[in-house]
Amino acid sequence: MNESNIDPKLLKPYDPKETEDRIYKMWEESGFFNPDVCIEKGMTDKDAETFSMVLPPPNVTGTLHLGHAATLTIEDIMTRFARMKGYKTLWLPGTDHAAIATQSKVEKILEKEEGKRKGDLGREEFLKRVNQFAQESHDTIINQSKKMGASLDWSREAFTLDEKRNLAVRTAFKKMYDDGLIYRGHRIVNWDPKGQTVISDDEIVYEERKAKLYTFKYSNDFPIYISTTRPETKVGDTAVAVHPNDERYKKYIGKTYEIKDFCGVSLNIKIVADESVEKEFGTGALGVTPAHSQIDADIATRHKLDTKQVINEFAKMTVGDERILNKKTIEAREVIVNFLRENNLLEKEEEVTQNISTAERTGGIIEPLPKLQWFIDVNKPIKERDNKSLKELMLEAVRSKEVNIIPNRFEKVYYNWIENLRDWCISRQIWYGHRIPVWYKGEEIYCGVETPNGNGWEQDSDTLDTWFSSGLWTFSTLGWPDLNASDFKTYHPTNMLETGYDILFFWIARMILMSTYLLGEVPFKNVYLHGIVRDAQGRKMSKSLGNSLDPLELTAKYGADAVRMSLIIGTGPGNDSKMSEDKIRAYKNYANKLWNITRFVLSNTENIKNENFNNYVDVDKKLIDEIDKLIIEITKEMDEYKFYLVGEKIYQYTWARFADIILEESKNIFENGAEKEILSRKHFLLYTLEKILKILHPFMPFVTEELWGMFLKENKKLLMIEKWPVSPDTSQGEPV
RNA sequence: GCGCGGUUAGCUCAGUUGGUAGAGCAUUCCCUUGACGUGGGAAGGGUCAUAGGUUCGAAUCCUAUAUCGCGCACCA
Repeated sequence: MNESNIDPKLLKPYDPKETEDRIYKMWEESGFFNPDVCIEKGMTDKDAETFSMVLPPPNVTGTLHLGHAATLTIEDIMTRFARMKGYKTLWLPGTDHAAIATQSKVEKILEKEEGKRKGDLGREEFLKRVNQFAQESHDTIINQSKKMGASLDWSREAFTLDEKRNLAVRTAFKKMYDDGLIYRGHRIVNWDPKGQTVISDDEIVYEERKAKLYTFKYSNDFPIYISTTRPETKVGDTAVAVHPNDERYKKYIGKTYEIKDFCGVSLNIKIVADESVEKEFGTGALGVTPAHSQIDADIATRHKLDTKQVINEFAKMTVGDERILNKKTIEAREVIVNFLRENNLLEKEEEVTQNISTAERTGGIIEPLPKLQWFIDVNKPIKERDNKSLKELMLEAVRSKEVNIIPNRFEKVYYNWIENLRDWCISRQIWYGHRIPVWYKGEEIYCGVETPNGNGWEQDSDTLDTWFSSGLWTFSTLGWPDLNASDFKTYHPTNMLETGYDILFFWIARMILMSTYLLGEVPFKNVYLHGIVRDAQGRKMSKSLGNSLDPLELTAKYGADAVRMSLIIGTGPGNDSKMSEDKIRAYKNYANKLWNITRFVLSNTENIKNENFNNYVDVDKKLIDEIDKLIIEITKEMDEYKFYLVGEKIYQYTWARFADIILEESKNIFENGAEKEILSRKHFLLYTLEKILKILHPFMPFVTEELWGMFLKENKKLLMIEKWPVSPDTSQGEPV
């Protein structure tokens, strides 16, 4: 067989290592990741429909993991598909400063490598270090994203903490402040003693632990037993609450008891009746600690009780004598339990399991404390938005189907979250982040986009929750607050937001909040949620378990195309998936199979020009009909985001049908067939291989682009901007 | 407590509007001057968690149960 015109590379097995970086560079240099270039060079019609999507910005806390790789793959498939359909296609990259996560990471490194704390450096010097770390992480992340083949428009790259995004943040804050949606309030907040900052309700992670439930009374002449798992907080009690209908305690309601010595602290306990108390729980009586429990604070407000703070920001006691003063809460607990035992006040102790609140990023045990913080009011009616509250705006966006969530079972989860939503605490006592745009001078307070004029103004030292800036992401990246920015006008609302279901509340909900409030429109029309990538045993991948697979290692070993396929196939939206190297290996073999299929087809069709050919014999007509039908089916499934099905189907077709059956038959035809049959078959092979490469391109962009380059020498266009194939009898797209 | 998801071949999972089950890996046997051994051909292996129901027909729809996992709430 004469293979003289075949690219010599084809004679060896497919080598992703030699191929991928070269191909990516070619794509980048073509400029076609940027929709403006596609229009300029006539590849995309300037009036074409748009497809826009932002990449969920990875945290600049280190390196990418397989979850990121899955995100990049799914979104790249969407993007490449849209681009091939001729849409004005923008996939916009960026990174997230991830305030607490990044700061605590740098703090750890500083401690480990230099034995220093951030206070030793001071705010300015510490921030320098964080920025340096963030820059390094950023570079790693960008490099990794390119290795995955992501066709992101790097010319539009953004950072959640850069100048433009800071302007967006200040603008948004100022408007919310003026509308009375942002307020400063003294409330019980979630204090993280480890991270030394307040966190929002959503940043709490509950951990189930064994605890002791102690039943006791404050003193021998106190009439009621109460139960608690935290005896040390009881020095801050100012009341005991009972249910108003509880016959056992009715006679005590309204009375006040003075306890002179409760482990060195004097208490003044009023008995109050409150509907929120459950008669069946414990003794049916609840010791009220207004400073260290949200629920108790609510009861205290209803009954105008005193609030007495007894624990500080370091989780140490601030009252009592040497037995407990300045002791850690856990130590003080022992002391007080002993005190109860010694004074015969302890009736019983029982083992219970309880959920304890920990901080998502630092793991610190949350200490509820009363503090002055900034909040976003989610219930206040907004004039400009038909007197709807933020909660209502968020609900409406999804209820009305303006935002379509895939899979739609997450709508219920979303509604449930909103129903339980309380005001969002947005201030953080950390240094890395957007500084709150509020200044103080004596009693005066100023909130503005720009620094106030005049001397003596001091800016609030707190920074904003990282999700505040992330919430603006779909439009802060497109030029907002400049409403005339052409990107903003062209690409917002975005078409798709693809991310893991684990940040539905953190991010999706906050984007809907910000966008519906600030712009009066939804941030995106579709949300596609993917699951968590787990290891072969189904465990979450984590550094501590040492079971995380490094995407870079995997792509180096098997090729990015193989990694991409293995992340897509067998994974429906919203479902967790399991990853194993076996699976990746299978798709590495597939890339090579495709390589050899192309070699066979090209070496058998050397003098054939793939022009319009109409002399197909009946057998081949049927085969063409088959592949055309498959393409129609596949296109429909692509439009429905069923990539896992398409990937599997095209895999099955190329291997089990095209290679195993059709190519084998072709050998016979080429040897024994009539000239007409041979000619027909040769054209069919070219016709079909071309379609296969196109359909497979969003999934396996590298190997398909490489083969495309060898496929038709006279064809100078890159596969990435070829038109998606549709069968000749449909009206859309380019007839073949 | 409220809600959601899973349960299909040894393992990991597909199965689109209901039409008597599929893939990858693993296992067994055969094939080597073949486009490809990163391959080809063949085989074994499933009462689709259980019990009812709807239907001519159910892995698929409905009800209940079991079991595993997840989210939210509670957590004195």
